[in-house]
Amino acid sequence: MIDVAREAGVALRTVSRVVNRDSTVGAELAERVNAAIAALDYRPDERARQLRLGTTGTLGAAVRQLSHVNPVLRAVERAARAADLMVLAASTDDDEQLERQVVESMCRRRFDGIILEPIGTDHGYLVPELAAGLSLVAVDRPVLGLDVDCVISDNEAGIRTAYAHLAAHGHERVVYVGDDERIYTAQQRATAFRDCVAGRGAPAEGTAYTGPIDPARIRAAVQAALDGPTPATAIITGNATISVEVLRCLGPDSAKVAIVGFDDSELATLLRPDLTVIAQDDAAIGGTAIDLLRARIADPSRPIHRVTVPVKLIPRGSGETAPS
Amino acid sequence: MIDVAREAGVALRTVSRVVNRDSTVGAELAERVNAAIAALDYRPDERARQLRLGTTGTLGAAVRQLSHVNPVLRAVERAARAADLMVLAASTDDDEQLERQVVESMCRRRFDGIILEPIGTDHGYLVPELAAGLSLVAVDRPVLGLDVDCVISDNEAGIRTAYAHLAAHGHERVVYVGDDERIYTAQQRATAFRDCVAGRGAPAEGTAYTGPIDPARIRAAVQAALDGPTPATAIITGNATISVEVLRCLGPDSAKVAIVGFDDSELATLLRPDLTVIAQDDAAIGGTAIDLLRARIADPSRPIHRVTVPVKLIPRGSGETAPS
DNA sequence: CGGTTACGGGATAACGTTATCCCATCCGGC
DNA sequence: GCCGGATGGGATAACGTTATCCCGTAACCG
Repeated sequence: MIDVAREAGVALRTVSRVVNRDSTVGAELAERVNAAIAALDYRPDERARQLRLGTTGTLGAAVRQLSHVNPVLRAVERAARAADLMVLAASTDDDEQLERQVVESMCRRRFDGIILEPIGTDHGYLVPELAAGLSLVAVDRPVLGLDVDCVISDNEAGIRTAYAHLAAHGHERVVYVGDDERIYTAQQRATAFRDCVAGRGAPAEGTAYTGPIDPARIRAAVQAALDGPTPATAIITGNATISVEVLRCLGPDSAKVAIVGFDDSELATLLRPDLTVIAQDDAAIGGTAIDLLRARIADPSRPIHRVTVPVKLIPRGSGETAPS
Repeated sequence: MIDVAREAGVALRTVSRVVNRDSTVGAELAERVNAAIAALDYRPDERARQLRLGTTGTLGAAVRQLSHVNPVLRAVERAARAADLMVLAASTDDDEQLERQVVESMCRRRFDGIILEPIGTDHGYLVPELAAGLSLVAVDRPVLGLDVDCVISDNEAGIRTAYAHLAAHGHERVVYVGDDERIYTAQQRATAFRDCVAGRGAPAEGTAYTGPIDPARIRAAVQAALDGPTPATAIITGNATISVEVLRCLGPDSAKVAIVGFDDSELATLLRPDLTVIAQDDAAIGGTAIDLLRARIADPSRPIHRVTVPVKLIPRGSGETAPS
């Protein structure tokens, strides 16, 4: 920077003014400085700038898997871009320890705020960070035990809607195939499903098949549901991956059972019949996540907001067949 | 840090020693310092550290879409983690200008290196960055016109293998449905396909349908290929998205035409028959990308390496049917 | 002609680290 | 009694920015 100032024959101060587009600098002088910058291949060091300024203009996104389809992350990026913030993302890989490493690393880098898809149940490591002024918004799941802004889908309403939809089409015996209930959303959805069944006066036990996403387990669950004395006529799945696995093991029989899948996905319209889904409002989730985060950065002492985003049933055929 | 030193009753220098796990510090003293760190909620500022050290321990990944399935990015993260490097990723959203913004932003942050999936043809903005010492590795496509390390799949061999595979199963009239040829990989694959057709002595024109990923265009291409006087009996697709679109518009007819898709994907085994694909070796691509990047960081003056990674045909049924 | 505004220079202090160059112990061993 | 290797203190200079405080010069306005 000193070299640039010398090259342009101006003061160091003026170079800084030009780089920061200060209005109190004349056009021709700015041009001279820019020429010097180009001539010397000067490129400002953001680290020093951030150190001096205190702020980074950067949001961190710690998500389960960067390289998987994640419409919420996409919406987050879009919203952040509109607010002229850079978002840098890293994967937590569904690993609690890795999540901690990633988040702490972002904290040391003094990111202005972090968007987190929390995993696991113990987020004690966040306490000192939050006390030190970390702005954090949880997405998809809350941070259990901690008062943190969060935005999650209305999982319960989604399951209720799906169940009512199937009931309205005459299905009496519906089963739920879902993810491991140690995962918050999976637990929410499974519980909501059991409540639906119990609400109709039917015994809830044995109707919700939950556990890890393992093809063999899911195949066993589907077979158990369909091969009993009173076989199920409809299935609600717990998320997009489960939907795929269920459809995979149903194969050509998939037309014989009604299916409503949680989470919309590209392949929902690839099948025959197309998959009826409970779709989350990804754009709303991502957008409000950024809104909440910016608001918290602006006013760290504001009250905690927990936003629930409605979901929507999209009928495409697989959920509108009558029981066979 | 000064406060921590005072609290622990040690010198500033010693706090730095403890934070950096310097071996010349006693165990009980380190414990005292750590207690002070905990008591005061001290957390080191990575920006200052990086400023002083010069290095960031961070790799940037500028990819087309963070939130889409990207096995290469996944492999990159894995390999970087093994090397104790943090990788922070951002989307370029298939937008040349956005790519530039993202990359320049990472440069200003002095990331140790950048992994880039380049878009477009004009990467002149990289020249001064490279001159200033940027370590860069291009993935999936080369940076045209610039001498930059890169690692790409053997697109040509992939297409040749697919074509030979179909020919071996008796297919004489094969068409290619691919992406916009302004995209490097799309151009490579389309050209390789035309060469295959010409190599058999058949007229190449009209056998390669390329253009943007637009359902209407793809539908038109498929219909044109199948409805002519000498209808095609086999289709090679240009990438995973195209495969989905082609299968979508073939619908139940998909069993009547042989298909080999470029890129493996989860849904390849969801269909009947399962999709035969040309699979890229994502782990190898990601791994060598990190290797190349680390080597370049270590020795910026080393010669440029351009690595081609072999692809593999995975027969699953859709590509092994005889012409009808 | 005095006063205000616009534009820019100059010097220096931060921001929070680490590194360097010493010095001061203490302790065991020859 | 002296040497040498651990272990730690103290002071200070960086790293590359921006901000502050003040001083110039012009030009412009009434």
